[in-house]
Amino acid sequence: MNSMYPKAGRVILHVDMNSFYASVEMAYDPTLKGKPIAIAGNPEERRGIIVTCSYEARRFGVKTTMPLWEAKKLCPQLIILRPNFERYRAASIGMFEVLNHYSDLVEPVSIDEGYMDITASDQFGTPIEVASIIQNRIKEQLDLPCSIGIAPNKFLAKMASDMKKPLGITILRKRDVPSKLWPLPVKEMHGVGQKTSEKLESMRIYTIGDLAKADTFMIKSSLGINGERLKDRANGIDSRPVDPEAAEEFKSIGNSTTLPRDMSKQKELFEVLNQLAFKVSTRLKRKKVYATGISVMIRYKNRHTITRSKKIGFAIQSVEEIYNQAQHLFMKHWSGDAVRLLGITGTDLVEKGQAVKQLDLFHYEEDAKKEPLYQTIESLRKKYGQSIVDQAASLESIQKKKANIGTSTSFNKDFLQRLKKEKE
DNA sequence: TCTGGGGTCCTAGGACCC
DNA sequence: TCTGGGGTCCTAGGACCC
Repeated sequence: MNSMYPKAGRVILHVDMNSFYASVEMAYDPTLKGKPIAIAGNPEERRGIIVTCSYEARRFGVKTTMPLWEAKKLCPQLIILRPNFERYRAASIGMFEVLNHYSDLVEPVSIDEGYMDITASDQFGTPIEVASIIQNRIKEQLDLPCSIGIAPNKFLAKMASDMKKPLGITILRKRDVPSKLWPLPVKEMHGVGQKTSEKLESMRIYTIGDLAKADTFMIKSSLGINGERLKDRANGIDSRPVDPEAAEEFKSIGNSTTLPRDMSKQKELFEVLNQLAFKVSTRLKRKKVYATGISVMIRYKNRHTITRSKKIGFAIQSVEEIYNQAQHLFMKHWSGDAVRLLGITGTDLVEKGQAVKQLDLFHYEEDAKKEPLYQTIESLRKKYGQSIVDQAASLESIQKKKANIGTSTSFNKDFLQRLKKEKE
């Protein structure tokens, strides 16, 4: 590639594993190959659903999210397996190792799919050659099938990888958009679900092409900013970069469970909350993060679901802390009706270093409350509200200001103004 | 005896501040 | 004694995806 002539556009791959969990099970036990198999959560419980199934099972009409009993009715010989997440994680790591060999710009989207920017990977061949090498290596080394989309941006690459399954490679150039993309039903667009497609259909927009040509004002007034984005995508426009760090930080960590039976006894529900708190706490610890917010989900017998959340103001991680916060929220909002599902999510996660600062800042230990800094912050909070405390939310900055001013409790308005200015 | 569990992002309204 | 507009934070919930 002559550097005098920069490339006109990017080359993006979307690599999508085909019926991933089922394929991993088949790679693990080849006697399953060619048979209708399905992975189901809690197969022995009546509320199990199909998580993934093999192409052989799909021929019987078995589909993802279908209740287990329905799948069995459609396909009595269906082989049902429990999920083995360690296997799937191992296979996923193997797959991303292959991808990382061909570009530094690999963005994992989920356990079984990722984007790659291979604009600068031409030493490995043309884009289609690179895709083909990757597909073959994943097949040979891991015995797993994948489909790959090649396009100038993420959206088109994603749509392309969906077009040929299993083991497909599809190129979707900008100039192919009218012939290959526009005829598809608008519901097939990534980002358009049930509700959005209903709204679009009420505006007589049925295909991706209809959306591409629709009136921007009409779309925007009905769907907001998301509508504009969707219209752009329908026209093949998407400038999002491939960001290798995008998936690295979790924004929340939660666990939920559909109870084996509906429950309305407080004691039993507390027991479930405690188990959930344990799971969330374990995962927070494993990721070395703390939650500064907590959210509780309650689904009642009639499936009506509420989530209630709050900011805590300090960072928590232990089972006891999570449980206490969750139990408090639960009791504040539980109607007393029979409960079908309970969930706890830790939100607004912070890293260990940050968390320590927060602990210091908000004085998690009781005796620290006597310290001048704490009293300073409390008086700020009382006088000026939480937001001013947030704006000064770094121990160093507060201490620096303290040193400058020389006294701990007499923050005045000028100081607050300066704090705000520096923040900007 | 219908419909799981893990997430992300966006919106909208109220509180509060300037 | 009447009134605005911008901005942020917080909470609840909706929509979507795998």
